Amino acid sequence: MSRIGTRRQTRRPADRSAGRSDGRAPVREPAPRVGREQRVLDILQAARAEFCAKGYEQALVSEIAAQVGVVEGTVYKYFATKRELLLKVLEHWYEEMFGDYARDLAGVEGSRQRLQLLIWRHLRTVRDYPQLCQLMFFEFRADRAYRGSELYAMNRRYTRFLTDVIEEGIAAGEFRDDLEPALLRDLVYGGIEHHAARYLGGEGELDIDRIARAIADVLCDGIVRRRTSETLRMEAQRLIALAEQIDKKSS
Amino acid sequence: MSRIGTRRQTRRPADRSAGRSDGRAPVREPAPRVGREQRVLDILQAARAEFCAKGYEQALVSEIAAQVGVVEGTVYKYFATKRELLLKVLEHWYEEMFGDYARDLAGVEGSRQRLQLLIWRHLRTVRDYPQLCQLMFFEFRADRAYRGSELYAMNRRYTRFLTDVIEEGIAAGEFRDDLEPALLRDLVYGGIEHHAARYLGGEGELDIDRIARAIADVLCDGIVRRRTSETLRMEAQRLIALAEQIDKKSS
DNA sequence: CGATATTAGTGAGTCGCACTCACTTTGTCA
DNA sequence: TGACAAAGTGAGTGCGACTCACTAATATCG
Repeated sequence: MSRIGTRRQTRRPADRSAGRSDGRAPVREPAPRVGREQRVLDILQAARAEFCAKGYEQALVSEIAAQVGVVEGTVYKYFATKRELLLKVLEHWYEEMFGDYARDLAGVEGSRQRLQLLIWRHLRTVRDYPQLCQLMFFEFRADRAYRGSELYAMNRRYTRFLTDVIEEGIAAGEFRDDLEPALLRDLVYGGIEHHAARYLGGEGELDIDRIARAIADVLCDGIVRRRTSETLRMEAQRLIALAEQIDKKSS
Repeated sequence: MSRIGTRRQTRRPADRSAGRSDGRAPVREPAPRVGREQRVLDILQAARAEFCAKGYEQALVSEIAAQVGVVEGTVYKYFATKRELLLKVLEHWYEEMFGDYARDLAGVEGSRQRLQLLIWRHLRTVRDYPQLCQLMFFEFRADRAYRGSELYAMNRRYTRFLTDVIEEGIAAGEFRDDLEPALLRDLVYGGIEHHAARYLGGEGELDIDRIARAIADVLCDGIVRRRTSETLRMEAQRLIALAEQIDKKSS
C-alpha cells in the first residue's frame, strides 16, 4: 500500500522526517490530490466492500481510509459519520438498481404475471447482493433515523411498483376489489426477507424461480382447498337432477 | 441513589477517602450482597428497561449497573458482554410469553380460525411489547451469532405453532396439499413485521383485529377474483327457480 | 468459636475506535 | 506572484465496552 516514490518529493516539510535516524521513511506520502467527486466515489466503493465483508459494527472507518489510501480524517471530510457513510453506500446501490424495473414490467401481460415478475426480481436482487441486502434489512432499517432519509423514499418508490401492479389488477377486474395493496406489499417483501434470512446468513441456496412461483401462487389462489369448478358443476348438476325429479313427481 | 450510611463503615480501606478534603463522602457504599440468582434478575430487569428506552447501541452498561446500584464490573461478572445481556433479556421475555399458546389454540375449531388466532396473538404481542419486538426483529436478528443461540431455538418453537396448524389443515383437507408450511410461516411473520414497522417506529396505531382478519383472509382465499362465480350464479339461479316451482306446487 | 474457602462486589484502569481540529500542501485565478 | 479555496494530514480527544487484581462479606468445617 506504500505510495512512496510515485509522486515528486520536493519540499518535504521538515517535521515529516524529524526524529527518524534510520534511512527508511515510514512516514506516509499524502494521497494524490483528486477532485471531490472522485474521492467520494473512491470512499463509497471502499466502504461498500468493507461493510459487505464485515457488517456495520465490525467495519472500521480506518480500514476504509486505508483502502482508499487516505487518512481517516479525509473520510470524515466527506461523510459526517460512519452511519451516514453506510446510508450513502446503500443509496448509491439503489440508484444502480432502479433503471430497468419499469421497462421489464412493460413487457409482461397480466396482473398475475406482473406480480410474479416483481417477486422474482426482488428475489434475484437478494440472491445477487446478499450482504448489501443484509445491511439494508437489518442494520439500516433498525436505525431510528430511517424514516425521513432519502433511502427511505427510494425504498418507497421501489415497493411502489408492487402496489401499482395490485391496483391495476383490481382496476382490471383480475384481483378482488377489497384488498389493501399496502398489506400485500408487506406480506411480499416481509415474507421474502424472512424466507431469505437463512441464505443471507450464509447457509443454503435460494431457488428464486421456485420461491417466486410459490409466493405468487399462494397469494393469488389462497391456501384454502378449492373444489375445482368441475366438481362444483357436477354437484350442481346432481342437485338440478334431483330437483327435476322432485318436480316431475310432484306434478 | 446514595446508599451512604445504610451499612456499617468499619475498616474502610485507607485509599477510599484518600484525597478527599471536604466533609462529604462521595465514595459509594458497596451494594448489599445478594445471591447470584437475585442479582442476575435485578440486572436483567434493569437491562430490559435500558434497552427498551434507548435501543441496543445507545444503551449503556454503566447505566444499567447504576440502576441496579452496583458497579459496572459486577454486571460483567454475570454477563460476558453487552450482547449476551441483550440475548438473556430477550430469552427471559420469551419464557414469560410462552405458556398459554397451546391452551388458547385448543379452544378453537377449524384450521382457518386457528390460523387467524395465531396471527392475532402475534399482532397482540407486537402491540403490547413494541420495544422488545424492535430489539428482537432488528438488533438481535441481525447478529451473526443468532443461529445457534437458545433464543433462536425458542423462536423456532414459537413459530412451530403456525406450521403445525398449516399441516393439520392440510391433513384435514381444509387446505391445499401442495403448500410449503415454512413459506407460509415466513409470509405471516415477515409480513406482520413489515406491516408493524411504522408502529414500532412510534408512529400510528395498530388495529390488530382488522389486520389479523385481512391477513388470514388474503392467505386463505387469495387475491384473484374468482372466475367461476358467474357460472355458479347462473346454476344457483336455476336451482332457486326450480325450488320456487316446487314450493308453489306443493303448497 | 476461629480458621479457611468461596463468592459478591469494587474501581481504577486498558483498549479500540469514532470523531475533531489546527495545520500543511496543492491547485487556481486575478 | 500572491491570495484564496480546497484536499489532505495526523496527533489528538472522548467515550464506552471490557479487564483484573484486589477487598470484604458469607458459608463451611474442625
